[in-house]
Amino acid sequence: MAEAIVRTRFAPSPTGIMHIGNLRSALYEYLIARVAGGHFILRIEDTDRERLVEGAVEAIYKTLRTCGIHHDEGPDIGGPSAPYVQSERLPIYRRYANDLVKQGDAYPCFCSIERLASLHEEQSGDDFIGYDRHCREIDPAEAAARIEKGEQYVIRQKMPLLGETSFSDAVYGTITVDNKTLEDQVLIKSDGYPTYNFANVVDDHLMGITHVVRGSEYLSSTPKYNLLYETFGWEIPVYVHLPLIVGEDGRKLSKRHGATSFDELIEAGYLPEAIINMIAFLGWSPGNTTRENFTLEELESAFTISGISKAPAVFSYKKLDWMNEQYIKNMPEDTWIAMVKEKADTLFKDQPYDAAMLARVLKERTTRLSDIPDTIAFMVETPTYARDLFKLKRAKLNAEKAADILAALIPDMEALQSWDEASIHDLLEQTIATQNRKKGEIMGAVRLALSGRTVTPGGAIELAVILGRDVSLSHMKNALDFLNETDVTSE
RNA sequence: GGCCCGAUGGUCAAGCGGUCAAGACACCGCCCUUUCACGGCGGAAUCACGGGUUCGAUUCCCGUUCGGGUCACCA
Repeated sequence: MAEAIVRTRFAPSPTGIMHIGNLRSALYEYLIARVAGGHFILRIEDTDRERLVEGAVEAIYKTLRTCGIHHDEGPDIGGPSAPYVQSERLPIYRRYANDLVKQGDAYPCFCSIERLASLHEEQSGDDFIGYDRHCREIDPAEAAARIEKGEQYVIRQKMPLLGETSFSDAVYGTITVDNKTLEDQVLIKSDGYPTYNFANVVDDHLMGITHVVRGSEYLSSTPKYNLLYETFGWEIPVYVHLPLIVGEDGRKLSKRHGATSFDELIEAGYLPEAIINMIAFLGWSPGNTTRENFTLEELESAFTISGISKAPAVFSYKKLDWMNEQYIKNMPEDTWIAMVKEKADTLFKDQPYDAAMLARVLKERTTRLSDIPDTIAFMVETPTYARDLFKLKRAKLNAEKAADILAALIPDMEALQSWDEASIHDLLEQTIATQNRKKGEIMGAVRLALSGRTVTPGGAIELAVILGRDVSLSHMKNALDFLNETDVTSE
């Protein structure tokens, strides 16, 4: 028999933000399908009506789209297993639940929330075995009558009391548990909606999901799902449980660790490509190479289930920084210039500037997009100076020399035919030769005059080009005035 | 607490009975250099512990410890 085509699904609940862990699940699910030439399905699990968040589904679409994780079937594009929204599939779950009740593998439970709550209190920690199966042996006829009368009820799965259940996971291997540790979990809630525990199994089967990929927090409830597959007589999928993503302190990644959602990461100035690359390597490695920079497209052929590790992975923002820098450095010129302009335009306003040169100097020095405004803020300010600013030890520059250099240089620069990199470069090199100066002296004096800063993105020539002739000359004159006005002899 | 899972430098990790235990991030030096970066070179740093199995264990088995997950009419 030929291998069935691989089908995976991303099944988020629309409860708000796209957490990094969710995104990684989506990514792995997508990759496992793509690598095998299979299909990736998007399914919305909105069975918890109290946690629904307005606009959450749109946010999910948007995130997947900007990451390049495209689904083959889903609520927005349809497909052979439609509908792909669980709230639109209620009759289906009901039918299967009823089947289970009929075969004696599930039963209606009339216990009140209050009773269940007191149950939990009594079983103070020690040997809590969950629901006490109070309604398990109610006579079916009686149960039917009570339902008929309109009594509230849920449907619970009847777990085997003896024996053990084991299943095989592609990452964690064979896992076996005693059936007596399994609770008679709720399949259908009293509001008629299915629980995740039931809906995921029914849908995964009906939608032909071959690889169930999800976080390892589902590992301990998987035996119960497995039992469901068995009682239905359905083929058991390949389980692929993913190690957790944790914060620096080893605990489940949460708010206090920093940005934890895709949106927050974007907001913080990271590129979608870098984020994807980063999370791809959180809990997975290619094994046969030491390469770490993979685009989504490359991952689509390189990804392997066997490369997934079992141990939880700490999310490192430092590594993300580095990853982001890599993507910025490798970005096509035009794309990068556009991104820089987006940040710079609002800052420069009417002041002209050379965006191409600005982008060039920023390319090797930008970690996060959001850092750009701060690093270039000085470019739209009129520099203020201090004599000490012009003291450069290595270049043997001091305020006095700087004054001489600027005084000699300004007329030449004013006379410059064309204000471009090559011309300015040539002029400065000439000056170095003519005045018999060190390169660092000339370059330093100019750079300091132009910026008023000891640290600048780009050197003298780049700054001059970015700022343009008028602003550059104006700053240099200001600097010269300052140097002349302050007391030289006191030095 | 019961059950389940995990454990290689600070972090991500390769390894899958015999290695001087890869690589990357971060860190520390040095070099390059018109500043800062970038880049290059080098450095420090790891098999949690105790028993087995074996000629030989990071690797296989069992404990211990530590960490995590899970015990809902949430997913």
